[in-house]
Amino acid sequence: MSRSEFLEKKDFVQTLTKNQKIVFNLLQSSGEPLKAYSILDSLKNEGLKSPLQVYRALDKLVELGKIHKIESQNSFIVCNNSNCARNTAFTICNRCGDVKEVKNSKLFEDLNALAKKNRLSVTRYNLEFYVTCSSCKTN
Amino acid sequence: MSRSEFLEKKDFVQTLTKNQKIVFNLLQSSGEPLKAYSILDSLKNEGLKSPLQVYRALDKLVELGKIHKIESQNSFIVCNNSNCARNTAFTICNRCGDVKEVKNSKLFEDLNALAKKNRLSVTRYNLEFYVTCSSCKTN
DNA sequence: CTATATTTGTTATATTATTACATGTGTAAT
DNA sequence: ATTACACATGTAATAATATAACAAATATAG
Repeated sequence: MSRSEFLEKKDFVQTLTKNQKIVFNLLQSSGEPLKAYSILDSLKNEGLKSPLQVYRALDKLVELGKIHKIESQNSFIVCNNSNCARNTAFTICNRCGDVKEVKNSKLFEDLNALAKKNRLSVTRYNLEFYVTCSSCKTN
Repeated sequence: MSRSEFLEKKDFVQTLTKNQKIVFNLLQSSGEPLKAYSILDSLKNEGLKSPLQVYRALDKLVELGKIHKIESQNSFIVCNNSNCARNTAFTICNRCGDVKEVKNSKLFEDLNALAKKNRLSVTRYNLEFYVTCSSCKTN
């Protein structure tokens, strides 16, 4: 069984490679969206020297569903939603840029229903709500 | 009354500026998403010489809701949905890249309801469905 | 052990977008 | 008409984001 075959099995525990782990750990400890070149800067000490090393790790982590890309910000954030299947919904604050992953599973059910109702052969979707976050609303 | 005051009135007919018109016309006649630098290339003859001229026009057209940005593609497409209020929903084909704006107004109602139910102070949202388009499905 | 798949390293380059500053143009109020 | 202001345009330089191409190292299957 090749590694790629192995990875396609449902019940594996993903073994991240060295660079993937380094990048994932940073994103996880940060908890907020980070940009590729800021990740690169932060990881100069860990041996990451070129953008490509970061982008490769990011690509794979996205593919595995362990992180998500915030498309409108070109930033990346750890998945906070164990069973999202790479379907994503975020709130993004217009004022402070704060990003939160929406976890409400009913929302996902509803979105799946919407897709079905519209007869879309959907493999994945991404929903970005631009909001004024509660913290910015009170200030 | 200043131009900006004028533009804020509800019942105006927006007068696009020269560059805005040129860019909008290209997008409209194309009907599909175009990228900024491809727009620039196409419009060298019309006198557009620098990226900034294109980006400025694109920014304003987005602001006016006359075009939308496909965030995951860095491309721009004319709005095909008279009353979207800058809320957008697209299908994007994984295989051929074809983009269509979803017009189903029930979907928008549902999304607004979802936002409300989740108590989100939403100013705008963008939904991207990654699909296999019907044409690619049959081939 | 060896063939193959995968990951990593490195340089260069492509693509996307903005900053900064100068100039032009339309409109309103004087 | 003249001035003042807002807005639009022009231009050069540069920043920010992302990928191509190729070589070397490492892990895994048979």
